[in-house]
Amino acid sequence: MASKDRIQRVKDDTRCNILKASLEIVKEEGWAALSMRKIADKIDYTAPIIYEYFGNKEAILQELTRMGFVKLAAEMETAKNQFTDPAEQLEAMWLAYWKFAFEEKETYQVMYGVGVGACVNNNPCTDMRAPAQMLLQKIEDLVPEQKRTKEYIDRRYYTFWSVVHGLISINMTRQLTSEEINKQVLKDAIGGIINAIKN
Amino acid sequence: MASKDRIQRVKDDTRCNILKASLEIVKEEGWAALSMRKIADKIDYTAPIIYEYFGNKEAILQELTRMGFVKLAAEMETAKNQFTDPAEQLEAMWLAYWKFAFEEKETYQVMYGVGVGACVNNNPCTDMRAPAQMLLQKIEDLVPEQKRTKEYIDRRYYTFWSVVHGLISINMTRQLTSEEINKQVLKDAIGGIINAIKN
DNA sequence: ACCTTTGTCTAACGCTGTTAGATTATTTTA
DNA sequence: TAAAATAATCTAACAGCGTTAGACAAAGGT
Repeated sequence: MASKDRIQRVKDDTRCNILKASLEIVKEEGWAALSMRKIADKIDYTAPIIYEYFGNKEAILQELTRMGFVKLAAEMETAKNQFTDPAEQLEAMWLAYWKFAFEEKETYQVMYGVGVGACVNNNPCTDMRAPAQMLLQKIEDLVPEQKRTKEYIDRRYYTFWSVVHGLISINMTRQLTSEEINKQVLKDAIGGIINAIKN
Repeated sequence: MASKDRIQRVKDDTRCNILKASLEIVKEEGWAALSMRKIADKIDYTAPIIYEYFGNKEAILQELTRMGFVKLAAEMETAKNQFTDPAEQLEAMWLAYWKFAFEEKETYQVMYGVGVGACVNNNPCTDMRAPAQMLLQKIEDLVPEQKRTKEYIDRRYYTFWSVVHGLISINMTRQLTSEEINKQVLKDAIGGIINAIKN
């Protein structure tokens, strides 16, 4: 029966609609306002239906998180591919990370638990590791051979990540800070660390 | 009537007990588990009593946040006073900041909204600015006179803050990262930035 | 002793996530 | 096509949440 396929397609569709509706609500009213009943309203169902597609509310957040990491990895990939010089590639990847954080603000928030009481990354699947993996790889390309140990690369990665994520989360929770200072700090930090790595 | 004083003292006492009970609950079960009824249970009252002391739940978080900033500032002050060299003082202050973040983990979380859906800093009172003020002052002492503009100092401050806060919040939301790498990244970053400032 | 003020509690409202059971619609079988 | 089985969806409810209104009791002042 081909109808099985059609039914499955409809099911996938509402599953997707649940995720889409959730993200819409969050973008309009913030994470605190997201509720099962509101999601159900938006897809013209009642709340219990959602449990046919997701075990609980946390599972929805988890899936949005996973999708966020996939999208982030993709955007970092295309940013990387616009350059050939490894240093330029690394910088482009971090700038893409920065851009993603503000263009997909709510997604970034749940991915890294900034200003939202969730951050369900206790079971970090492969998708969630992809961005880190890409950055670690490119850093490895940049460090001189004699220093190329796992610990050294890790240390460099965490330094990058800390300053970028720190700046992002400071911007998200406090509204101050001029756009000017942000870009300056970001460029300075990325440039500085890349220089430190190469030597 | 001296009884007025006694009554006021008792009132202050339960106000303090509410805050203390809240922090206990949060330290035992996390921010998500904090509820008005649970607080009331712990101080042997019913929930509505709390509203005699705090306008709402958010006001409790706000007060805990304020107290956190006061304590942080105090610990940074004593750390600073153990040195005379400005560079050493600045480093000591950041290390005190780091220490505070993990010794008072839950307080830090609500102060900066890491992994908790609150972060009520839309009305930043004087107490909340104290730590930043101290750091900005010490950075100003360190930058050469010809560069001593507000923007430059701000930029340096945000660079510091980003890397330290970023490393802290990464540690709080993900459990990975060895203690070793943390200390290394922290020391590297602080030392590096201080050097950059002095020249 | 009365009246007023203050402290405290009970009961309720509307919201939340989640589950069980009934109900309707669809598909399969006879 | 009629009956039986399965799937889809809903209603109602539970326990918990923040918060408020109103009742009740204790204390104070007169």
